[in-house]
Amino acid sequence: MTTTTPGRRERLRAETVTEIKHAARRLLVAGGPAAISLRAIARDLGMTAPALYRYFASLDALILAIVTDLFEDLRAAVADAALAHSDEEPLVRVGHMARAFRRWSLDRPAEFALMFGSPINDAGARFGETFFTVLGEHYARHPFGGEAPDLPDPALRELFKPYLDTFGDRFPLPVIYLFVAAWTRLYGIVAMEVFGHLRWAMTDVEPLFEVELARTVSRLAR
Amino acid sequence: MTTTTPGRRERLRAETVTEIKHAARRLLVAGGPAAISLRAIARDLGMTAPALYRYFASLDALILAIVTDLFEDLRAAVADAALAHSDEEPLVRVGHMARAFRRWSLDRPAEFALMFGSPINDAGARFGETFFTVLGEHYARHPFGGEAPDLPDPALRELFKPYLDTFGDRFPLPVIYLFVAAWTRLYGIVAMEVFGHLRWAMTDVEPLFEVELARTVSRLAR
DNA sequence: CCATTTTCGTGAACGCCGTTTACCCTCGCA
DNA sequence: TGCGAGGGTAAACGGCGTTCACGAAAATGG
Repeated sequence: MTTTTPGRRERLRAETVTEIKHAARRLLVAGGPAAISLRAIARDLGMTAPALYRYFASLDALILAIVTDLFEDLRAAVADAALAHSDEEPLVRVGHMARAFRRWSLDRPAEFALMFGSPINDAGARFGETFFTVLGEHYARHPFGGEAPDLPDPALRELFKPYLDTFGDRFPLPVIYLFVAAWTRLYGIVAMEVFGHLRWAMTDVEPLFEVELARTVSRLAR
Repeated sequence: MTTTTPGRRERLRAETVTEIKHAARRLLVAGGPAAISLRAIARDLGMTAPALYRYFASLDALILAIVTDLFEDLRAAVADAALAHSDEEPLVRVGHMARAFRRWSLDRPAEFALMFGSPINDAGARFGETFFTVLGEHYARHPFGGEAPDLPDPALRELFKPYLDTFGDRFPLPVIYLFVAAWTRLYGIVAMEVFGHLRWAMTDVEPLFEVELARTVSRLAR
């Protein structure tokens, strides 16, 4: 006497989809991005590989879905860090968000490699949104008084056209510039640490990270 | 009447090795890191796949060899940039080297992804050596007078143990710190540009790169 | 100069992989 | 109650890395 709620079929389908994704993430963690295979997932779920095509159009489509989920995970982790310090100054909160980004990435090197190690995703924008929200609070309290980089305003407007088209001009252009610059620094140090590209030089990247973070955040405060 | 010079066999063998590598690089450029396959290489060379095992122990060994070659290519490109401006101030030359790194990487996105997009190589050290040489000239003329980051000297010495073990203490520890920090910034902005992770924000990364480079180099000058 | 050993290649095979196709069973619904 | 759609299977194709047995050809040395 199964309850014939409208959408029971859809519920089972959604459960199978998440099971597939979970199996894929297990494979990802265990063996890196290249270890994700439809046949291995099917084995995990007690199915055959062609059955997965009822849920995803191809392996690439599945991986794209996983990358999207991972960006949402990361965004949530960073947003949680902001929420956990909601009584602090906005720029202090940004620091905690950056640390959350680093921690999340170090704990998930395989996922990080899948997300950032190759040219796929456009989900980076949605991720930046999280930082923009907190930065907005700072500039609402302390209007931007710094100086622009050595670029005239029209050139900057042309330069940031993709950003302006998506987010509008919520911030002064120099602020966007500073944010992107800060984001590249944060990415650089975290990616090099996650990929082990600094092990030839240092044992622990955290002190470097903290000093650079402090410098970068203070630059945002101008 | 083939000249039986000692090492004729070795010469043919070396030629085959470079042919294999060249075919692999063609596949890499055409289809990315995942497109490198022994069977495709063998087809290109008019051989069968098992024959390649006379030259490389496995596909991974071949890829490792290619990565090593690529780092040497990159190192040479950067060293050339330094040589082409040998009459300039050392820190100006470092700027040209950084631009050469960016240009080389943007022109070879597939190679860049293979080298830096996943945790393999230890060749980064040899690559950093190139920068150290030019930096050494600067600090020979202008002894370091800046301030250390907020870390006591013993802690820094412990932190940079891997570097010290390989390169010795040619530079004051704060200089090493500044170099690694500069390297993470350079890597961050170039990697994000190569991987397209900034396209959601800006059309052209070069202005950002130039401003950040100027700031980073001036920091090295303290 | 001939015999021997080393080197370099092939072809077949194994077990992976993504993907397509034809088919079948079993729900959910009219 | 009948039926159509959804969700599964088995078989097959081509591609992959890798191993193995085997043969030809070239270098070696007595």
